[in-house]
Amino acid sequence: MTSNKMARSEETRRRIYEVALAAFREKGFEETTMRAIAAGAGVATGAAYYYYESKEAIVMAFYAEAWASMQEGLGAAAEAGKKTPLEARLTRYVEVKLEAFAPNRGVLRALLRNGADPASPVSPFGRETAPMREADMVWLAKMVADQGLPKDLGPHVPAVLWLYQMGIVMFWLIDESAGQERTRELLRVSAKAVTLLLQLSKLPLTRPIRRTAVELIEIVRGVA
Amino acid sequence: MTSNKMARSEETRRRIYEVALAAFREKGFEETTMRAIAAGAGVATGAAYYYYESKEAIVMAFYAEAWASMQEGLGAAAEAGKKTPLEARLTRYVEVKLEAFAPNRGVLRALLRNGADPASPVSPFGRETAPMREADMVWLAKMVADQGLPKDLGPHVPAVLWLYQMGIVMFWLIDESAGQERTRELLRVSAKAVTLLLQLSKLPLTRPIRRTAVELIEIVRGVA
DNA sequence: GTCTATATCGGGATAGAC
DNA sequence: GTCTATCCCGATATAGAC
Repeated sequence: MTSNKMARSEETRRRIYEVALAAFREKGFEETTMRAIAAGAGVATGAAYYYYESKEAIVMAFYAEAWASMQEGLGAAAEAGKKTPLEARLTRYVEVKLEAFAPNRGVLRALLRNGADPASPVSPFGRETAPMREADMVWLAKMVADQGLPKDLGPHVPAVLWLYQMGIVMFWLIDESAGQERTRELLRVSAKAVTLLLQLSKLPLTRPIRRTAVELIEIVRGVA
Repeated sequence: MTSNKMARSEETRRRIYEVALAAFREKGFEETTMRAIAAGAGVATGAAYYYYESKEAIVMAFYAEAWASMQEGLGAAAEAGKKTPLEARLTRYVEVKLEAFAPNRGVLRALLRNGADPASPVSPFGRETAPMREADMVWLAKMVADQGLPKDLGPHVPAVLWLYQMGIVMFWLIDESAGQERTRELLRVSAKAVTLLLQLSKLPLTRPIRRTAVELIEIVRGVA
């Protein structure tokens, strides 16, 4: 009985979710009303709010689901054989993310509105998304584990790479070029630049500038 | 008479403006209602809309005022005598901004929420704020005009510096350290790093990496 | 030109009955 | 767990006072 009830409840939740995503895709986030979502799912407005405390929470649910679905791909990218260069692994990592998000790119744009405010629960920098962020960084740490990075910079690299990939994703969200062609270009060039900088950071010659970079990173991370 | 009327009209406009800013500071932008603003200013809701066609318009008025108040200081910082090192000029430029914003840091924090979305009128990256952004870049262009920067990088430097100073301002907004001490630290170290990188970019040795940097900049700027 | 008062609309969100 | 009824908000519109 309990499982029956739960199953029916989950089914209602799912129906609301599917209707909402379809509507977001078709008419956009702003233009889709909770009334229309509820009506489309065959429930009252209040019922929709029973399952999702806000319209943005539905988008957040999609974000979490997409994130879960991409873990396998992220792991494969991060832990690709040692013969795969870091640049290729990093590029693949970001591609996996974009591919998982792609069907609902327009939907995710709704999250941009609160994207910069760490106080917002739905911000990629916010409290609610912390577990996903940390899991991301575990993959990224594995990705660079074999790179022999300097002791001072090494511990910060996963966080820096996380910020890097988040930057690419945000760029992709606002990228209006056909098929987001510019984002591919940006990913190609920037992945090369990032891996080059990481290699350069290992040279004794670059130690002074590396120390400045580490200092900057530590100031910035101290706030977050 | 006309001046009398205008004076009274301006006084009402001003009262609405002040009440709105105080409310934004205290309760945030979203949570402040036009009804409350009007009531606080002792006018009917319609009167508030008579002076400001939307809640965002009040924010735009605030931007315009803050922007105007800092122009003199920005110009002085940017065009300081040639004996003033670039690092000092850049630092001073950002300090002028922070000092001008300081009394309304709370207001800007309330707006940070919408800051990341270029589609939002109140976003520093949006269409509505373009004139101010471009004026900023004119100052920054003057600041580096005498630096003999490479031909390929030079034209992009004002935009890069604009993004840099915007980053510092945003960091300052979310900086909870006492007196925003961390921001001062960040400004000190980052201004040194930025100017160092600009000097390095003039060395023939750095040409290959500079070309990659220019390529990245051009991809990113192409979207905006 | 500067407002007041009031009505209206659509949309997000909530309270409380069932 | 679900629905009905309701609230509040931003925004617009209107009629008219001063």
